[in-house]
Amino acid sequence: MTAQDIPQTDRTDRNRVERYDPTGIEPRWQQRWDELGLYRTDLHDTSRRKFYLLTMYPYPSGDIHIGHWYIKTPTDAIARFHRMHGENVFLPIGFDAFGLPAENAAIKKNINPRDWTMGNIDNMRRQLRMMGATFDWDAEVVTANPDYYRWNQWFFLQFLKAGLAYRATSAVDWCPNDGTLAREQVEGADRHCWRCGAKVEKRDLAQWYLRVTNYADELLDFSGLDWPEAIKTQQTNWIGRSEGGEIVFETAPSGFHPGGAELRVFTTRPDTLFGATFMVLAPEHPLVAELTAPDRFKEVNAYVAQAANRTEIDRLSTDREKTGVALGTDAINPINDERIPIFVADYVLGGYGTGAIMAVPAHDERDYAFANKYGLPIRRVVAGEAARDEVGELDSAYIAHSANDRLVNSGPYRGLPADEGGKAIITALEAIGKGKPSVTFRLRDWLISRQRYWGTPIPVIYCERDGIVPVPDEDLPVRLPDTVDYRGSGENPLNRDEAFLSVECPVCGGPARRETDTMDTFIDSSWYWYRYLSPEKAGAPIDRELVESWTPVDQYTGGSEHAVMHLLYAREFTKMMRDVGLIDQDEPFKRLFNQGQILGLDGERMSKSRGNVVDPDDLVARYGADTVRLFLMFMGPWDQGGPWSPTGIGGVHRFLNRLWTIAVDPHGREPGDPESGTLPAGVDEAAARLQIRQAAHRTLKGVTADYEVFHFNTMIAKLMELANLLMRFRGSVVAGSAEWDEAVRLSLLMLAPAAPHITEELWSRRLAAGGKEWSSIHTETWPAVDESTIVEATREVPVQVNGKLRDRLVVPADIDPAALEAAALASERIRTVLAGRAPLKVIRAGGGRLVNIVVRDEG
RNA sequence: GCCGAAGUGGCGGAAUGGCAGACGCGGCGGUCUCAAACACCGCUGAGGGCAACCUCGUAUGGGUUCGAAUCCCAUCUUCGGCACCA
Repeated sequence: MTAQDIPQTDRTDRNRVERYDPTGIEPRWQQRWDELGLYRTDLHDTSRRKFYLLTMYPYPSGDIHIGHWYIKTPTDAIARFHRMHGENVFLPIGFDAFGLPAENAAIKKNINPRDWTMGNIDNMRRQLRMMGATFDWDAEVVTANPDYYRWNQWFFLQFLKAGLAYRATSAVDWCPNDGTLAREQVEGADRHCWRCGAKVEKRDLAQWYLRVTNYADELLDFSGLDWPEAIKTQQTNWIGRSEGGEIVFETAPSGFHPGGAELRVFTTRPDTLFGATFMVLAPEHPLVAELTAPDRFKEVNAYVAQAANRTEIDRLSTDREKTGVALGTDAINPINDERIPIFVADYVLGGYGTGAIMAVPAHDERDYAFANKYGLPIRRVVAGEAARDEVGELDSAYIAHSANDRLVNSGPYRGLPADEGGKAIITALEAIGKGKPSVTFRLRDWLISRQRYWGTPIPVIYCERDGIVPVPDEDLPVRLPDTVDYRGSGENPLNRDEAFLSVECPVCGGPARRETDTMDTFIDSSWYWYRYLSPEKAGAPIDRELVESWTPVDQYTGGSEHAVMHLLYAREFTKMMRDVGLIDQDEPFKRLFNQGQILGLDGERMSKSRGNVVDPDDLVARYGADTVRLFLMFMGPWDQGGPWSPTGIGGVHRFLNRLWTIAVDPHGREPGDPESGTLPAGVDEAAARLQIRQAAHRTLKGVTADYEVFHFNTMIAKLMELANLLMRFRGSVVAGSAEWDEAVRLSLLMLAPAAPHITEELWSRRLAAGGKEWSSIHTETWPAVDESTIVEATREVPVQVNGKLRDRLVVPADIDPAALEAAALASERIRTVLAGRAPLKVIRAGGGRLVNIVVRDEG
């Protein structure tokens, strides 16, 4: 058929056909899905394979912004894809409803934090529904509700009983807004609060901790977890396991002290023990006062006091000058009985290792700097091959460690390889009770007390007679009082709420006071995915049977900013729940995916204060939710994120328009295209039909693979290619053929997870046109690839000479190697390039996918 | 400083040992329209040539290979994490 054959009257008036109007379609289908309860998961259905898909629940700050869409809509596509594979998918949603912003708003606007939070949640529910996402709202969890937070309290009491929760007084990190902070929640060299950015101070306070360091070794084991390497590395570094030895030094007797006090040090380099020329205690070390000579008391006290205040002032830089003060007491090196002076210096940290070090200035940069400043001896004790015999005692340089170093200046250990020598030294010390192999971690116990109102009250009572008394289980929950009196200050209003504070001691019945600190809100997010499975369970935190059948979570999606906070706490909490007998699993999330972050137009993190937040409502109003969803998936790889730029959204919208046109108006002509309605030159009807069928199935194969690995951008690109091909054939003899129809059907099914509304609309029209009863496209089964159609009769083979592309041959698909080689050498173009040179070698790569002819290069 | 990720057209990106730049944006040209919008069609890495084509080209320098954006070594840059951890 040619252009002349088509009567001009057939030319379509574009306005005759109904156009794609997402604003009309989308709310209608959302309502329909809701009414049908399409996404309510029957948790007790064991006939199908379960798939627990979890996405990080949002903090109800008030608005869903484009960043939320970037996490949630591809997650929804994953859920729909799995449903189409017959799995019983559970995709719950909830709100991380406790936290400081609610209190700030309350103080500023004089509204109750609960009212503020619940109002925001209402708005966010509405916005989340606009995505057309398949959340199971029946399972919703709101952590600020007493039926949730009472279980935080109950867990705490279980942990207390098991010795996993404890109270201790020490110097803690304290944020003027958030109250005390866990170690992970202090960020940067300037030590600011993770949430509000305020500078963190040190305070001596009695606080509640969870003993997560019990799990340090276990947390390093990621076997069986499909997590991004970057997160595993970050957690591993955070946990910071160091292997070495503990060595006991004793103090030498002096005029004011009998000596014999034990000073334990941790070192990763026991091989350098002979190079220890002094010793350093942290300012917080308990023996500082005892070991200070009377004539040095004043100076040492001043230094310790100044160190305590220093934290917020100038701990800014790692290259800050080292300072310290001598105590006036010596320690005795257990390996050679040498006397070395003891210093106090703030470059040694109280909370790490034993809070004391042996200083080896020749082999440690910090010790070297300190020794240099105070004129202390420097003795080199390990050396490489060349330097070994020339090493003097007082070599003044710091020498980095290298693999084949050997010990020098080390008495009987001289000549041993460093690693071996270190082990030998520890063994020798162990024999005399002065040392042992030892492992130290950087990880600290989790400080969970916060001096805030809007959180879970810690269920403890302080009685003058009975001390710390846990609230009895039957008195849970300890409710937050609803009326809050801030008096314009940021101070915890619970501190002056007599009705809350004053309580009878559960033991003696006498007057007692309640704990007014509340829990870190990261407690809330440490078990919410278990609660999703048991939302109505009143008598227990979790439905154990459902938890065992549905968890661990199959796939977790969310940002990587919580690498060493939420994602680490969740693992720790799971292990604690296991150890008090609540669950029977070691890890919460089998597979983790971190999507990238969408930045503002200015390349900065989106935030209200920067004024660079992109509001999806406007985009949805203009293009529809499907376009916004697709555009976010099409922008680039999901794990990459990047600055927001709306310039490409029109292209995605045009694609949906084309799909609409192909589906509702296959026979229409494009008046703007003179070739419209004709087949391309050299393509007959049979070839066109075959081409369509092959393209559809090849696309299906690629799209299926892309969904499986979350490559949504290339998935959409492939569907665009297919749509472009169909568009080329629109109005021609093959439009509306069986092959065309199959290609449209497959396109809709393939796109259904990503763009659920337009595909549902077009699907329902197909069913109606075929006189069939309506059923949702989202209950369809994912189509199967017909491999036989993908096999082509001929294929194109690139031919290279010396690795440079010189020709492309079209050959029968099943051509044998010899014939392919002959065909390549026979090519006119190749013969010209060869110019008579004989091939040295002919390489047929990838089963004949490519031919490379190797010849001697001329010149 | 240490740890991790990444550098490809004007832009977002594709290709992870075999045809670099799929798909999309932007740009240029065109069709449709009274016109505009919408839509559709074609071209679009750089340089050379009337052309068929040729040369160069994936941060930089080297290497491995018949063949490298892809693997190895070194360097530079950007982004993320850590912050004196003995």
